[in-house]
Amino acid sequence: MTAPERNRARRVRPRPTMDDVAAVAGVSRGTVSRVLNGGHNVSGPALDAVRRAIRKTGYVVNQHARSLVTQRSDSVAFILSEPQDRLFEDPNFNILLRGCTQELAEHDITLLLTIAGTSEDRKRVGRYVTAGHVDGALVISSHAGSPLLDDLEARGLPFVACGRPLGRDRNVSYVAADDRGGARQMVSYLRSQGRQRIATITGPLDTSGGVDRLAGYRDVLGEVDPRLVVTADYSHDGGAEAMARLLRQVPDLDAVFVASDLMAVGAIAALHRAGRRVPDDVAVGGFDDSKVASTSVPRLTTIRQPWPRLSAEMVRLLLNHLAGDAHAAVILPTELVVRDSA
Amino acid sequence: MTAPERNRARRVRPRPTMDDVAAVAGVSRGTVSRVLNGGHNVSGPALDAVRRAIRKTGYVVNQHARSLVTQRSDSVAFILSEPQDRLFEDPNFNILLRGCTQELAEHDITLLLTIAGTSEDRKRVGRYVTAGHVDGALVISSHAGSPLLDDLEARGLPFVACGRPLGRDRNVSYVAADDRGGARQMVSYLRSQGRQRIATITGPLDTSGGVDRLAGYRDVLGEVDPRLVVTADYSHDGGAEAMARLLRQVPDLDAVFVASDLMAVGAIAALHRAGRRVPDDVAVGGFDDSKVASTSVPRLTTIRQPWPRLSAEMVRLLLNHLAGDAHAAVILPTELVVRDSA
DNA sequence: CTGAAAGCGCTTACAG
DNA sequence: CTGAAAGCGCTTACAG
Repeated sequence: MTAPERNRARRVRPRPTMDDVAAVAGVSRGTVSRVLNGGHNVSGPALDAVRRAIRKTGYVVNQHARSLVTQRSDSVAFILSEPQDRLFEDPNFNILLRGCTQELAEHDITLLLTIAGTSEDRKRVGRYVTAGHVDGALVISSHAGSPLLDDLEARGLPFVACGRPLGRDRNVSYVAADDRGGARQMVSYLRSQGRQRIATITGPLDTSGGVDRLAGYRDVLGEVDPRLVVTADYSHDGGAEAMARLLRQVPDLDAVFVASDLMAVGAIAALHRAGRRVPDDVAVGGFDDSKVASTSVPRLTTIRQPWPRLSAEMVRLLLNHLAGDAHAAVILPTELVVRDSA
Repeated sequence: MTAPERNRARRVRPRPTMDDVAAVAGVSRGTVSRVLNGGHNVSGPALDAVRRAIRKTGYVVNQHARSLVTQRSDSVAFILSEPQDRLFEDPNFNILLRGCTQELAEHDITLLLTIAGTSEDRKRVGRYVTAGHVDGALVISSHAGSPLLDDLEARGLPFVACGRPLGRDRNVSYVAADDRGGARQMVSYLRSQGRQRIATITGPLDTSGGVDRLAGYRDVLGEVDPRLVVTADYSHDGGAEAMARLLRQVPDLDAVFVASDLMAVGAIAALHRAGRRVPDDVAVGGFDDSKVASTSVPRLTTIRQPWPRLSAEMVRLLLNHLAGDAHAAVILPTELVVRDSA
């Protein structure tokens, strides 16, 4: 099927090209191109004529042709290398995504969201991003040992990770909140409130949020009774189950530092079911300051992650990367937000 | 900055081209291309040599160059023309997105998720999809009068909408569940259970889910006391507020048909706060059969939307469209799922 | 300020 | 089965 035939088949009117615009404007193709790319070195009358011709013909640049010569696509992939459910359960991704989109739009760069939950997805996405579709990538992948990062590195595609990529933080650009410092803030606060027996529900230990927040907990409390430490999966139900286990293992606990707000809400539900009052009997401290933190009952005392700054820094780092800069890491400070749960 | 300079700046090793592969394999560029595109009309030895050369050089096709000649991009946009929050609150999008991705992957087509919540976003996305980046679009936009659909139509970009596009269902392809029939099923069921005073919480009346489900309610009950009908915004809190209003307006209601599960859960919360038992005092029927329907307390009696079939049909319609077929609409049947809330 | 021309990396009739 | 060649729609030195 030839291109004209296909156009007919699809009932697509043939798109005007730069030559069409040039003909209408009575100038050469080069002049049209110059107008399109900033209008430098173009006389006033020529500029007007070309602009009019563009409007008249309804011309839109063919991005493929442009990219072929510029070797750029002016778009960036936002790769979510997590099971898809996670995306929809976690409001933090939402904020991050929105921030990155806006930040990039200001540089006229389009953000493409690609979801790579399964390993098959990851292969497909790996092929896609290295086929020249995008200039770089923002990668959200908290789990260690993701082969996707290897792929991107092997292909030489510039990218920035969100969160410290475990085991490769020396040769990969990333932006992260100060997980360890934030955990220290929270646990110190709990202790300053007179809590004696402080447990913790950690995130998965193959994520930086899991290990770093646990490290902060230990910075304050030292080596604790191992029954005080339980690991969960960042989900609401996971937090509830972990809390139930803690109550069995350490019935006399009077505080718990939970490594995410979503898990903290689950933990509170489990405490209620067990007849414990929050914060009277057990103080609960979360992490993230996500939306649920202020709508839950009681409202969560938590550690605020600097979401707007995180996305802004990710984009800044990526743009620098595209311009040739070397790897860099940015750690942003967190903030203690005291509400009702502790 | 020239391409080689840029490569140096970005520390990107120059990508091998088809000519590199051809040289290594000792064949012409045309033969390499034939291997890449199915391997027809290529001798066994040539096939082997080319495949080896591809592996050795690490060649990946330059999609821009290919698209320039084929006039196809082999990718499709999934446009979410809703406020972004909605996406993350509504698990149905999740299922739809996953279904479409998988369905398209089987045809070697990449799905790009683009979010167009604000009108500025919509302009940007409109430009993007009509610049040749994608061959077509799947559009999720429940609200009437979205200028995005106009844009796509004006540009002649093939697309399929999810849900009946109000006011333009004659000239736009779409796939929808039988909203009206489903609502009839639920309301008939409530009545068959002996309920006398059945209220409804509708979705926004500029969405097909809003008007069609209300129409189904009226099909069964006829013209009702207007105080029995309240409109909300598909959100949890919106459902709770609407329920509170219904209780004020019609204290003696004994059932309510809610146009989405998320709102139904909010309505149940409001009923609890008002001291009404579900379903003893008030029966609650939802719509969607989304995830919350089976985890809420009590579990929701609801209308199941055929999510997997919805995505499959959307993709099928779009592929047909790309092949030149005319507009088409597909309405899929729903199913009553009886649980505990009614 | 402007145009003619080369070239980006592919696919695809065409001739053999 | 294979190669040489045209052409997809742009950008960008280059010469004027």
